[in-house]
Order: sequence, then structure tokens, then C-alpha cells
Amino acid sequence: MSPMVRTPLTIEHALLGFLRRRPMHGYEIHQQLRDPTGLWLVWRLKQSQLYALLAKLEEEGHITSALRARETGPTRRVYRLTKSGRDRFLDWVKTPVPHGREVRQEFLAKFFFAQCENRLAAKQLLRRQRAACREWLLAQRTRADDVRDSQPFEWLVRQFRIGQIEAILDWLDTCEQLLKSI
Amino acid sequence: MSPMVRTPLTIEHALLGFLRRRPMHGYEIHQQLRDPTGLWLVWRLKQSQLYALLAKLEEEGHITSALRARETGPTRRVYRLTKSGRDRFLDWVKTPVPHGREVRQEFLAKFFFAQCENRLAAKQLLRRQRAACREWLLAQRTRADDVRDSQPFEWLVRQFRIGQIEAILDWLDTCEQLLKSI
DNA sequence: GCTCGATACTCATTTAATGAGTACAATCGC
DNA sequence: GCGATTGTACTCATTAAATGAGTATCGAGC
Repeated sequence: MSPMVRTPLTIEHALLGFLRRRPMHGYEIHQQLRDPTGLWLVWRLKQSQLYALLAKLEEEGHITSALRARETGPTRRVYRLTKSGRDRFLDWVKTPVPHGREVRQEFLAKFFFAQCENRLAAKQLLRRQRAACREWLLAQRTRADDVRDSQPFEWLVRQFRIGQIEAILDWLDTCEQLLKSI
Repeated sequence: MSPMVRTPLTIEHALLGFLRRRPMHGYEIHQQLRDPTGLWLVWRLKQSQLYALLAKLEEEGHITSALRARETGPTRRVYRLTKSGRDRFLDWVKTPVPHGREVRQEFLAKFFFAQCENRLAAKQLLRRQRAACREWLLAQRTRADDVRDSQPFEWLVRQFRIGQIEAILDWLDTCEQLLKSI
């Protein structure tokens, strides 16, 4: 309960999304992650890195683990969400990403899990992300106009960002369409 | 002269671009880098990180350094490009980036220095990058069509990339326009 | 009975990145 | 003219992220 609210909420919080379905061991999460038509398209990590992130999430109290011995085969460490982890996940999945550069991986991951939650969660995320994008766009356009004649390189950078954000906005509409069609 | 050609050519090779203008010490490079209307818009690094990269580039033989004592003030370590560094830079600045995700930082950096070189270098880079983009676009579109009905999430990811690449292509035209107007 | 691939992790090491620290010169207020 | 601050020019210890390789067991196939 520190006064300074720590909220980096980075992409590794997507792992909580897998554990929300049911408790799983690391290897199983990695298998789900590796689905080439799922999250793997946007976020890849090595096994060892996955275990490291799980350890970190456990240390932060978002998951707990228990060793589950079996008659045959090696003992598994089964992770499950804690209350804190559940809250954190639900918060993560509804919060839009703060920069265009985070759409490619993190927003896609959020949308992936928001769909799993329910149609409403996905719609809410889309709405909020669209609002955020419109703000970025306004800021970039304003700045671009300011430097149009004086700073050619900066203008070019702003134009690049404007184009990317516009494309994101169009694509967010595509997401919405898809959502309706399912 | 290893048989396996090592060509990661990552963004730190932009530092060679600064040293191409003239030999400089680390602090001076950092000052140039920090220009808020220049490269700083797309690539920021801490002082300590800059020195680390310079040491790495020196180890790789792309730059050499010499201590330059002065009557007043602390001794400076002045870096200068080697032949290998010059070649490496010229290669870097003419090579398009291999993925859409590298346009935001690395392509912008390349274009920044290509402009400094001469109009021809910049035009060549633009042309090659456009060709690369068109290839990406084709691949993504083909794949998107294949999975259109079977893999909704993958389709969405492909659509996202298609939109981003299209926006990049439009923006590359903007770059070309700017080049002509200067 | 032996190899091969799948299961389920662990660990050492490398690489990247951060923050803080050092030391001294110049400059500015008063 | 002196104390405080800002600018110059780096260094270093530590943390954090990422990689690659290694271990050990099981079951299936030959």
C-alpha cells in the first residue's frame, strides 16, 4: 500500500489471462502461448523467460504456486491466480495502451483476452483505446502544424506517427466489426 | 573475416553517423543526440548507455579512441571512425529495415543520416524501403486471405499489419516529397 | 534394450539499461 | 570575493532482461 501507485502493467500481465481460465503449470502455459494462430503471433518468449516472469508475478503476489506430485512423471509447479492477480488482470485488460508503439503487441494481447472475457469487455477496451488514439492524433497534428516549415525532420516524424495512428483508428473499427460478426 | 557474415546492423550504428561528420568525444555526441528536433525524437539514451555503446563499437573496430588532454578541464576521449566503421555506416544507411516494427526508430534514423549524406543516398534508401514494404504487404495480404474465415484473431493481426504498412508506404511518399522541396 | 521426442523445469552467463556518483571548471548572484 | 549552482566529461556498481544450454524422467516405436 505505497502512496505512489505503481502501475507499469506491462505485457507480462497477459500471463495472468491464461491462468484466469484455470490453474496451470509453466509448461502448459508455454504450450498455450505457442499456438501459432493465437498470442504467439504478437508475443513470443523462451521457456526460461516464461519461468522467470512467473517467478516475478509470484513475488508480486499476483499468483501463487504449489507443487503437485504425480504417480508418474516429474512434479509440477501449478500456478493459480490470487485475488490481487485477478484484479490486476481485469484492470490490465480494460486499460488502453498509452502509446501507439504499444498497440502492436500489448493492445493486441489485451484484445485477445478481452474477447475471451466477454463481448462487453472487448467493446469497452475498443472504445477507450479509440479515445486515447484520438488524443494522440490531436497532439501530433497540433505539433506537426507548429513545426511544418521550421523543422522538416520533426515534421516528418510527426507525419509518420499521424499516419500510424490513423491506421490504428481504422483498424479499431475493423475489430469492432469482427466482434459483431462473431 | 569469419565465414558467417554477422549483420545485425542495429540502431546503435547511428552513432557512426555522428562521428562521420567529425571526430567527437562522448559528451559531445550526447549533446548532438539530445537535440529535441533531431534524432532525439526517435531514439533516446542515457549518457551511461551511450558510453557503453561507444565502447562496444570500439571493441568491434568501427571506431578508435584517443585521449586528448587539455590545458584546462578534464581529459577527453575523442572517438573517430575507422575504415571499417565508415563502410559499416554506409552499408547501414542504404539498407532498408527488414520489418515494419523497425521503421519507427531505425528507419527514421537511417533517413535522418541519409539526408545528411546527400539527396541521392536518401532517394535510394526510400526506394529500397518501399520495395521491402511492398513485399511485406503482399505476404501479409496473402496470409490474411488464407485465414480470413478460419482464424479470426490471426486475421485481425494481419489486418493490423496491413494497415500499418500501407500507412508507411504513404508516408514514404511524403518523405520523397519533402526531399524534393529541400 | 535403445533411441528419440515430449514433458517439465533449472541455472549460469551474457547483454542491456538504470541511477548514482565523481571531479573540476565556469558562471552568477550578492 | 565567495558560495551556490550549472555545465562538462566520464565511470561504475547494480538491476533487470534475455539467451542458451543443461537435466531428468517418461513413453512410444523399432
